[in-house]
Amino acid sequence: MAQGQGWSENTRGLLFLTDEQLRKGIEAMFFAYRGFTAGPDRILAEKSYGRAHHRALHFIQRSPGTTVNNLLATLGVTKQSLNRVLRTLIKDGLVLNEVGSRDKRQRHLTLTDLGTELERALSDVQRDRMRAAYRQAGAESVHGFCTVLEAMMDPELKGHYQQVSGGDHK
Amino acid sequence: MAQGQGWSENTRGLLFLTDEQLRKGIEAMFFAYRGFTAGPDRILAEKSYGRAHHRALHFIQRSPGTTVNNLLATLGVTKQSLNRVLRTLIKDGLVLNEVGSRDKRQRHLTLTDLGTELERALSDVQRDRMRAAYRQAGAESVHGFCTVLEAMMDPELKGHYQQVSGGDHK
DNA sequence: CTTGGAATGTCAACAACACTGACGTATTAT
DNA sequence: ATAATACGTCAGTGTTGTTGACATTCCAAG
Repeated sequence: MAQGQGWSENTRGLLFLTDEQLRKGIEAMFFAYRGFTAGPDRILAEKSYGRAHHRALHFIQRSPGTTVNNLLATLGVTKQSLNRVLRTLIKDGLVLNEVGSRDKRQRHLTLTDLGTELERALSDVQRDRMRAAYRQAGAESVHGFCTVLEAMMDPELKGHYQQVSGGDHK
Repeated sequence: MAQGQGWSENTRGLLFLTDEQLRKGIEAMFFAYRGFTAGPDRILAEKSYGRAHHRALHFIQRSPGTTVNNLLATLGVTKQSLNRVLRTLIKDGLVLNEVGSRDKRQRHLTLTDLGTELERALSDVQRDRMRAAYRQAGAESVHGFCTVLEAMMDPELKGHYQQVSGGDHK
């Protein structure tokens, strides 16, 4: 079913890409991102949270005990914007805010059980969607997908992107 | 450089994916989409337009003479939201709004020269970024990239996604 | 020909989420 | 002691999305 795209046919080895083909890639990103966020958005709307809350929960889950400044750099928003979101998450008991032991100016952020639960629910629907897409596309496509995505990131943002462990090749 | 991701190593043939690997894919989408929109955003900010204007220009360019209802379905927003954007684009002379000849209720939207110019500038930086990512990732990765993206779209949205012509396989 | 519905445009109000700028308060580093 | 860092907050603004209501124009069917 994934035929008719003309990628490999036109690009085998040479990688010659027309503007038209690149436009399709751009459009694919747009539509795919919509599908990608649709599931979590539905759950978030019920609890009157938004995407910003999801992102905060995700990255706190990823690195428990992270500081506000770390999160700020990762998310690429202003502290006022992050603080608005973080305040409600802390007030609602989803996120813990603990004064640092080494540096008491810092606040370490962790998910509570309730926060872990919501983050799990959100990432579950997103992982299901991604797993389905991966299955449909096949293993080789998955590798290519991630390679292109990584190449598309801003170089200075790549540092925030935690590489897959890849433990089996060292 | 694209090694160390553990995709093909773990998934060769079997496509077994851990939650952790799926999480990385989710994160990759987040960071890549940031990079993907960064270029246009800079240009748009100068002209005090936003992403919504870019999306409208893109899809009018893609199908010149499209109607408001078509655009509405493609973009997935309310008519009020689209109209606000469309109004400024028409007022600024980037978009033409012509009464339909067959059905006079419809308005056909096309880009003016000025609109074409801005759309070109916006898609240029985006295509440059995508071309660079493709070059870096290689031809096979490009195919996989598009296959996964397409599989990730909502089924009902896939109709709006214009397949690549693929003229060389018919 | 009248009536219903489709396509479009607009007004008002509201919410999420981003921004800037300014200010305050601990706490650490020099 | 003083400067810089980490964090929080207040106030204002802008873009983009939403609902709900209403008007206009035009096509189509009874």
